[in-house]
Amino acid sequence: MDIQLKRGLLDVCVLSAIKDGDSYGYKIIKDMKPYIEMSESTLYTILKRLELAGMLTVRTSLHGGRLRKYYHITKAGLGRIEDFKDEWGEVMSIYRFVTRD
Amino acid sequence: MDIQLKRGLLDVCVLSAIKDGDSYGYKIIKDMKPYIEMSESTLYTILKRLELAGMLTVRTSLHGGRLRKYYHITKAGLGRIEDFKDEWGEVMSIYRFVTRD
DNA sequence: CGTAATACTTCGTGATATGATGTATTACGC
DNA sequence: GCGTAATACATCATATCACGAAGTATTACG
Repeated sequence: MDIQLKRGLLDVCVLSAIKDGDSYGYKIIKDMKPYIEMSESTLYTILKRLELAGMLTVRTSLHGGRLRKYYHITKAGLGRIEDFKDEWGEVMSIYRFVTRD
Repeated sequence: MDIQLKRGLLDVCVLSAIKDGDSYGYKIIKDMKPYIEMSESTLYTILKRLELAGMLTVRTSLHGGRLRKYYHITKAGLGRIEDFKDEWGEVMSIYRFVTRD
């Protein structure tokens, strides 16, 4: 899909992917694949950004000899999803403007 | 509204603002204001980009001593709006993923 | 033992929205 | 007639961001 359209969705998608339970990078990509695709470099950039913004916390743990970073959503992260919901009316109004006859 | 969310909408908004008749910069901003706001520098950047992409053509005319550039949508521009429509199903699917309970 | 899958990192690049600033003319209130 | 707002367009520097490329390591599997 259009890259510019993705920009507004990626952050909340990632937050949404961890909202029902902690997850890690590789799994997040797989879980989101049916809805939206993103490269690893993109995901890890976003995770870092969301962490800096206080929307998630990180916990590193060893899993079968491999390092794994588990991401946990914060109140601010959940709030970000709510803000997104609240803004959707505006988006739909724009959609109707663009696709009017 | 969120700046990243805007990014995917601005181009098609501008195209949509001229699809029912040629218009010019200042008027486009006013027409779009109820739906989405943008600065002049943003609009003129977008108009230039859309012209380069062949989605609109420009005609300069003098109007009351002031220069005006009228923008006219092309077939490619109309096609861009159609593509946007076609992509919307995907966007809604992402929206449902993000806002699921 | 080689190849794929898992897992995370870093870097450079290109796209792009925006504020600041500038230039000019017209319209309007006082 | 004079100042201020509105009209109209242009340019530049800046910050944000998605992505491909390339790298490092380990596990799983045929």
